[in-house]
Amino acid sequence: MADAVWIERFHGLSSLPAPVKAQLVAESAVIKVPAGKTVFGPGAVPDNLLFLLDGRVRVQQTSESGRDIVLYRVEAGESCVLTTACLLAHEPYSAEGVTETDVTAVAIPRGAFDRLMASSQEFRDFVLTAYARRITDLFRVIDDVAFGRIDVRLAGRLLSLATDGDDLATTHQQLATELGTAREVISRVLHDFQKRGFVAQSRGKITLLDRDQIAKLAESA
Amino acid sequence: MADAVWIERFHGLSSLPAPVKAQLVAESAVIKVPAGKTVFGPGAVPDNLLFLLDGRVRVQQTSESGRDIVLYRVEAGESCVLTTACLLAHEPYSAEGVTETDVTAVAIPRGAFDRLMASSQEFRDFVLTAYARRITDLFRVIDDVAFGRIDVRLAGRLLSLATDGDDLATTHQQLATELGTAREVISRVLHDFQKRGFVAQSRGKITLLDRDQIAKLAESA
DNA sequence: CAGGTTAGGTGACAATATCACTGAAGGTCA
DNA sequence: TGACCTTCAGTGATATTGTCACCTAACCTG
Repeated sequence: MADAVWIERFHGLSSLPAPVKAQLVAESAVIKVPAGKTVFGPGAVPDNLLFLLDGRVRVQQTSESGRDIVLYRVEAGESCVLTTACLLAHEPYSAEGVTETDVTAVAIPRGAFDRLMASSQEFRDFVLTAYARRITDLFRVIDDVAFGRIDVRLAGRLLSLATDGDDLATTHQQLATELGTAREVISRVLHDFQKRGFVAQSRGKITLLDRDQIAKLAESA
Repeated sequence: MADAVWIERFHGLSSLPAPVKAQLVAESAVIKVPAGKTVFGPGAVPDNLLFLLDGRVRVQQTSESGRDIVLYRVEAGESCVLTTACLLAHEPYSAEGVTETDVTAVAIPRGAFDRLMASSQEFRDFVLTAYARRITDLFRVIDDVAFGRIDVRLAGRLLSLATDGDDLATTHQQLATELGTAREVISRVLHDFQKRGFVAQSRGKITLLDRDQIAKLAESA
């Protein structure tokens, strides 16, 4: 049944011509992936375009020195276009995608993707818009990493990670990966946040105590 | 006459079906821009896809604090796809493109772009490949900024900027913009390079004295 | 050549990263 | 239960990079 309705989830796709819709649904497979799996990366190359129906995928990069940085997240209703472009172009690709939750996705094979690009203005717009969003994400990352203060960035990230409730199950190392910095730096900044009453900490858990103050700090870009 | 031959310049495009080629050439305009002009940016929004026939465009981003960083360069034979995607998607777009040399380009209007995307597998591949290249460029920038040492990055940039000859007409401030750092930092690193015999400096000019040593430093990623 | 403008140098200090540890919290299993 | 192990977090010392303030030198213009 997901087959029958998933198109409605995606902006633009619902206006596809009926025969195109039918063909697309016929050629696509709905797949499920548990949380914590690497869905693509150096070595694990999909040749499908993935559309997320449910869940979230974190895309991150590992440097030669072994340190990580989170590039962006793909949410339900979005697609993994960047990776796909790199794969189609046979460019060496150093990023990897990891499911953060259980994920349900539609996999569109290369051939169906091509036919859709050829036949549907709406599909082309959808794909290009998806590209644009990712690219602006990347521009933002570059700006933050090059010019942002680490305490400001951490404040912002804590807020965006704690969407349901004020508790956050994460380690200092994971937060360091979020921002592309070192664990010790996160430890020190969080210690400071704690002293200022912004957060409480216990092993593997951070509780936001004063979202207003944290938001205020995050704004002082 | 450029109209007649420019398609041959672009990988993939020469294999377009003849009628598509003819239409594309008919709808496109060859434009010339002198060096040093801002061809797009916040406020100056083109709605054409640009293909560079000759010259080079530098794409850079300005942060809120007023500091700049170079994101990538578009060379002859390449296209400005990223910007186009952002523009098509009406995303706020903070980067700007500046011609570094006199530039000759083909401007493809939105309508012709759409028709080409619909009709030609080769054109789609061309566009997606261009995307992939830019994206890997951006990934590289993120990696460098987040984890790279400034002396290593500067060494690499000096080499890639000094393509014809060992002389480089640039200021410390311009090099700082290349790497997204501060002028003082460049001054100090270059002073160190000078002491080590890597380069000679005079006002507005840097001469590479020992490319081997510079390359060796640049490799120590 | 006087005066203005831009490029570059430098000291002091702040912020962030790295290194080398330390201890603390939680799990496992005899 | 307690010994052991693994992961997580804290911290001092030091290196690198960024910021601020101010200075001097080179070039331009009239």
